[in-house]
Amino acid sequence: METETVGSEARQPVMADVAKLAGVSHQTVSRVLNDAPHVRPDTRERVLAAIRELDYRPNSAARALVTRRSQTLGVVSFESTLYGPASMLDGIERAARNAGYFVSVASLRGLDSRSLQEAVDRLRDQGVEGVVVIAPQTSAVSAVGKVSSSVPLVAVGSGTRASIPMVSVDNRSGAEAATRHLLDLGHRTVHHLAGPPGWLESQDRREGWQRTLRAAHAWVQPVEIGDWTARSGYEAGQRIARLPDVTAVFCANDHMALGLLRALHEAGRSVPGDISVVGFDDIPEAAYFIPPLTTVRQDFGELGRRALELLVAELGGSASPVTQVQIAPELVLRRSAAPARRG
Amino acid sequence: METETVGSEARQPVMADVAKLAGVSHQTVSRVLNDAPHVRPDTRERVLAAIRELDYRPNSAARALVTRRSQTLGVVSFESTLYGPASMLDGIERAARNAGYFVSVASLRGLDSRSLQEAVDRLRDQGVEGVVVIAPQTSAVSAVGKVSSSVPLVAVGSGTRASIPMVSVDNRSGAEAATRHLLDLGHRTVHHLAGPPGWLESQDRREGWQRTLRAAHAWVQPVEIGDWTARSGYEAGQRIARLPDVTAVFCANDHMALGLLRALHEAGRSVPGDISVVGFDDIPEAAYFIPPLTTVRQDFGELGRRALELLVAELGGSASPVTQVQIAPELVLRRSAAPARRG
DNA sequence: GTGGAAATTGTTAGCGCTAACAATCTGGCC
DNA sequence: GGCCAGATTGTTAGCGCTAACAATTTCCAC
Repeated sequence: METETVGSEARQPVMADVAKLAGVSHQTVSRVLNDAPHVRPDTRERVLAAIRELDYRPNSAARALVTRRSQTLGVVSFESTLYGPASMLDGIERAARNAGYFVSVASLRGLDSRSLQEAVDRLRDQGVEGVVVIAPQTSAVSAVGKVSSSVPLVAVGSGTRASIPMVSVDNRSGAEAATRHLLDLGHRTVHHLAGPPGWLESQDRREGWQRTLRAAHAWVQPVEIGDWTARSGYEAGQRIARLPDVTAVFCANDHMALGLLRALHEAGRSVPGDISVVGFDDIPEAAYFIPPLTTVRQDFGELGRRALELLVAELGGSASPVTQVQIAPELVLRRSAAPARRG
Repeated sequence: METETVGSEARQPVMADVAKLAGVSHQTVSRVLNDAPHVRPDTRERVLAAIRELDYRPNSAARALVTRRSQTLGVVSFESTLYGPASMLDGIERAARNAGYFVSVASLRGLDSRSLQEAVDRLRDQGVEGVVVIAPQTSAVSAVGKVSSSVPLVAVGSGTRASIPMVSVDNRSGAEAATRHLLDLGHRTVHHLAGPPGWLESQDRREGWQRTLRAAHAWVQPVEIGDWTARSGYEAGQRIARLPDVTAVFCANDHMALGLLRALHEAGRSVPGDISVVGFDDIPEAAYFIPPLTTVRQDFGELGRRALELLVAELGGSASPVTQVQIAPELVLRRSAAPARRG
């Protein structure tokens, strides 16, 4: 046991300790650790045994100092308590580990570009080799473009049209699928409960909805606007319930749809009997709303994974200057959307 | 601008570059950076100017190497896409930043103690100074006790009775409040939809429920068991709906309550008319369930914050060997629980 | 057996920073 | 003016590791 811990208190063993115990030079220890060639099997064994005996662990700071690589990636996130961002973070972390990286997080204080710069700087100060920004707001995205990037940046979950590599769900086609589904069910037109202005998701989903209505020569109703929360969905729902001829609503996310469902319920409008509702996201609870919510599924974990792959590829040098990855979402049919009643 | 970047490509400036530009020694630069005393104001100004001009940023690896402090804390999380864990992580990150630390995350692969050890080791390898474990499972907690801890560990969100410092919600008293509320409303007894075995939360909430019933001399019904998901709540709800004399159910979390509500709805049992329901957690959506859910609120962000404070205190040397912090949850009254009908 | 290439190991020099100590400068006092 | 304490600055030595090169050994073909 206490081979080395002689007089005073035990100090963390360093490479030299391992070398001495194994009877080799510290460089040989380093070779074993880094799987360098030209180490005789029995030497390797001896070194490994010494490592085990001392419970030696390499000092990452020393290694980072000399290799100039921290093996760490940064993630900037905002509203990371929401299901989407949390899932992306999770996906990123798993992918990073598989790629041999650690991940460090920095949450945004606010949505201005100063906060973003601050968060990115924090991560840079820590020595991260690259950064993934989970920031779906247009403001954030434009800020990302401005950020001083001595390290590669990748954005995830936002819409398109950024100046940096980005992985996102194809919000437009998702919204189109939702809207078309409702039209196909015989609804004359579809109302829209949009997300807050300034978010790419809001814009893209709204555009997809609008485009589909236009293509079908359906009437484009004025949109209601929420802020992604169930509360705002509820309030919008109260307004919508007062409109006489609404038969179908496409909500920009599931949380707002939840609030909407309750407002309609309270107003005595049955779903899907009187009004069909479709959401967006497919959060795990959506299948247990009353009624179960037809919605557009996006795989947040996959998004995170893909973003990380993109970043790692960029670090590896195989960098196309700007890469946009779009992931197609999928319409999930449940019971909240049904054929329109025969007028 | 390019004071130094002569021939080839620009290299990250180091302390010596700043020193040369400011006409001082690198040590003086270091003093300015670390707010050491005995630096003449004008010297400081000159150094600061040089730093700005070169956009110099200290190399954290070099600093960590010599100070033996990485300024980084680790967080181990499991199921970090759930609202609770995600909120705790968020709270931890914010508190860490305020305390001057970076945070690095490692998610658990599985729930066995090997995974936990693996995650903690990963963080240690990265040089973290301390670790917060978000792991509410008993298995994880017992594993935490076994983990080789060359760095301080703190657990958060779990129940009590661990061998390491821990911050948690007082699940028992929360469950007691919920159960007593239902009894006070005139229900003869309260059924319980418990969380999965092996989680401290499950056990503690169940105990709180049981104890309250006993104290009130109410009949203790056999529990239903779920796995925290809405799906399991739905399934349990179908079973409960078939029991003739159920008038009140206390669910171990809100997601299961959501599933339960739907099952009851489909079975034609009105809530709270026929059956009162109380949840646990107060997720943001709970207020928009049908009907709005009476539940026990726990402040996850606060939990994370407190855990981090505990860890930082320990790092600062003010360590009581084992510290248990309990945070009292709060009963939030909404419409899903109502007075029992007069028999 | 012997030369030489390949395999194996060791030695030396930093990476960029802070701690410890040495050197110099400043001001106030007699 | 000279002297000393304190303020201010500089010099030196690593932190623990890897890269580059040097030294030594091994293994074969001849």
